Amino acid sequence: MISKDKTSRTAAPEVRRKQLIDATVTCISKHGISGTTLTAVTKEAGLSLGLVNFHFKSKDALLTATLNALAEEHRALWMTAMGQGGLDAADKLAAIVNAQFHPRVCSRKKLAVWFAFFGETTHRKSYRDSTAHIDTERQETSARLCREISADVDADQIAATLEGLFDGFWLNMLMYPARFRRQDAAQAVFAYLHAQFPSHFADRV
Amino acid sequence: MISKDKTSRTAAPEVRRKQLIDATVTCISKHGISGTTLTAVTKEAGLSLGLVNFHFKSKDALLTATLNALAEEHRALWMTAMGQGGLDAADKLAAIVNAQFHPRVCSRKKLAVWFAFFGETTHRKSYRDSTAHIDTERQETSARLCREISADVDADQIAATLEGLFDGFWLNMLMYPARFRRQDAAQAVFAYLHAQFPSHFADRV
Amino acid sequence: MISKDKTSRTAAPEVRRKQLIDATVTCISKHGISGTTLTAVTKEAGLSLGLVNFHFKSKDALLTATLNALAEEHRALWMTAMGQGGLDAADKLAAIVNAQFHPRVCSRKKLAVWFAFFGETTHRKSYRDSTAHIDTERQETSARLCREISADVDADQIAATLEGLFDGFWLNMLMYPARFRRQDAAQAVFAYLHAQFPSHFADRV
Amino acid sequence: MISKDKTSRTAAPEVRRKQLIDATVTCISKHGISGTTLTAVTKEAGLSLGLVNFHFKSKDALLTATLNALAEEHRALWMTAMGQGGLDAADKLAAIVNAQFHPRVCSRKKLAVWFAFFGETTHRKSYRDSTAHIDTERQETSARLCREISADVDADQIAATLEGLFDGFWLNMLMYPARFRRQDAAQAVFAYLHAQFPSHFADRV
DNA sequence: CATGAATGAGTCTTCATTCAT
DNA sequence: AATGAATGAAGACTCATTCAT
Repeated sequence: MISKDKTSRTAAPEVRRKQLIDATVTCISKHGISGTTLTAVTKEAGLSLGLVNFHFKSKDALLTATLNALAEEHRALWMTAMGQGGLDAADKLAAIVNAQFHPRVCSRKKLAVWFAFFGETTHRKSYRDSTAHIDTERQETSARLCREISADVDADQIAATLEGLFDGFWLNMLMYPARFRRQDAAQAVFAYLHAQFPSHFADRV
Repeated sequence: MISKDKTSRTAAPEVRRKQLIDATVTCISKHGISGTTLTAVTKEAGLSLGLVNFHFKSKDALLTATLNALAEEHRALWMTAMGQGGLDAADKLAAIVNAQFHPRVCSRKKLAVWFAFFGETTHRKSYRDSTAHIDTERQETSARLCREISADVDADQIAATLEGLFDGFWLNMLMYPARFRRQDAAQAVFAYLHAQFPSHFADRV
Repeated sequence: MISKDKTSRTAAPEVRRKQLIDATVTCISKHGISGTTLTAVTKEAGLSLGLVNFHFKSKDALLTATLNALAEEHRALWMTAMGQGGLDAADKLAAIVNAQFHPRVCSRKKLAVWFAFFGETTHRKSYRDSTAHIDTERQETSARLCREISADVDADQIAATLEGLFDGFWLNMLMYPARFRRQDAAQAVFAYLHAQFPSHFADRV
Repeated sequence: MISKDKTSRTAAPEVRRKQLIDATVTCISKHGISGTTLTAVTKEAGLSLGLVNFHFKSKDALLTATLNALAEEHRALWMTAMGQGGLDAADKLAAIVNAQFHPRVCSRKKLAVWFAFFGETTHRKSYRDSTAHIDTERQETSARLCREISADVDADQIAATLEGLFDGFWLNMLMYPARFRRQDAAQAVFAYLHAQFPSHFADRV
């Protein structure tokens, strides 16, 4: 896409950084991480090649910033939804589930980028750092909510299982979109939760 | 005496192909797909650079062959386990679950390779072809077994959920091995199955 | 004023392209087409290796551009000479002959390059495209001029024979420079023309 | 019992050499010299790769042998035709001309190979050696025959012009077969000779 | 003699990074 | 801040040559 303020030759650093990160997301979703060249990113952003190394220290820094932006966007989504007033624990847990499958986070484009990064995670520890604490925070929050809902469950196992379902459905939605759709995935998660908490989540199944 | 062992200058094509595929698995697990250079693979295998393009048409062919080998190894594992005599439907479903978390398939090394390929799947349709029919076959088998166990369940949803759990636990085992261990993952899956089929899987939880 | 001379780090694209084409001509004349590596070309040009694929899409594009440059240089030579004012048909035909053996076009260096390309022409149709229409144009022009000089000749055969003489003398000048010199070749061609048009070309024999 | 036919695992060296040279001619005509790999040659010949370096010292030796075979075939053709009894000087000269455009020597396939070698001649002196003395011999023979036919001509210029016509028509026949055909080329050469020797070659024009 | 797997130097091409303008 | 030409290291791939069988 072409820069919206094409008239200004200079722009605020934050604006440029966001432009570049958005272009990076698009490029990764189309061509993968190794296929994402700085030339391609800057062309996508409608900017000049040299800008990348001006606003980011290196290509690696751009990729890390992109992953961080993605992770933060996701975190903000469920944190905000959970922070609404008047929600009980089950509602809050449901908010986390729904955020997981929210179109803004769970589009094919975004999923492609997520798994592109996951594929590099093993040998790029820095990528893991971007997601680890956010994942941990969400898992612990889920476990706490489970405990609030009912004291008679293995909250840790449920929270871990939720994490598994989130990522597993994401992957299957990415690879087999015809068989795995957002609605079905969310419904399957609520079916699981309803089985664990028979007096909750009935209306969401 | 002249032997045909690995010290011989020439070897059967199948032997060399396996050597190269094994080295590729090791390289991908260590450095990712883009970091897996032919130089690195051949060095890992103790062979010369030119040999790859002799036994495989291209680097891409090597990668595809590697993914196929991985997929076939996995398929053979659960097919064999399921094919044992005297198993009822629940036993067979359990065999699939256990195969999913079997050390040979579910080592950190193998998981790293799986997700390296998944990360490229979006823009390399050929990779998806290698796994799609195997995944479908497993999911349909699971659904059939669920129907055999009980007619009163949403077998398709359970099978889909199982697929989600398999992949999701795999990813979390890869990224957070301290929090997600093979035993726990299998147990969590059986807990899920026990909730769906209360008169089965009790002893596996 | 901004100087675009060779000492500047960056130069106008056309300047660089010409530099690279000139270096290519030199390399081909010295080492043939298959011996003309990009490393050799860029070293000859005093530029860095990567620059070729920046200014040309590929090595093949560089070679095609080189052939086109050669063909165009040749065409411009006889077109210009023929376009001088006050020339009759025989003078114009003589201009074509003289251009064919002009030092700028007919040096050993250039001839070596021409025949290097001719040697590849059979299996590289694109090379033929570069020369075909120029050759045709020259042959048809010659035929037309022959008809203007005299109506009593087989103008097409003469034009075809001229083409044969041009190329044949070129090849022999390249291979046996001691026996075939520019002056002798031109003179032999004029002797042929004088035999066909007895009342013309007498002073050039 | 050891037989010499193609089914035998071993064959006389001369047979193998000829097989390889023929295959080389075919490969060069199809793919040029740089595209003629030993793998391609041996596949074309239906032989194994290792044989080349057994029967020829190197690829270069194979190419030189191929050029020599071509040159010798050509030489034998006009020498034989010229050696027929009862021929006068003009007949002998005509025999040289006809040999030059004989289908066995002047096929598109052979022409492609000739010019492939000519293209490399500049920087591979060894190739020139293969043709130089044969070309010289033919040119001197032509000159001698011209002198026998008539004392009133510039025999050296005519012989040189003939050489030019031979090579020039060859090249144009290779590049523009539609415009330059064997019959027309031979006829044009005889037209030239008839112009030089008005009382000869009239019936060949 | 014959085979074809193995070797590794050489080539084209890509691309992150630099830097003069 | 911004530009984009220039650089050169690194990687995939080719292929003449070798050599164990």
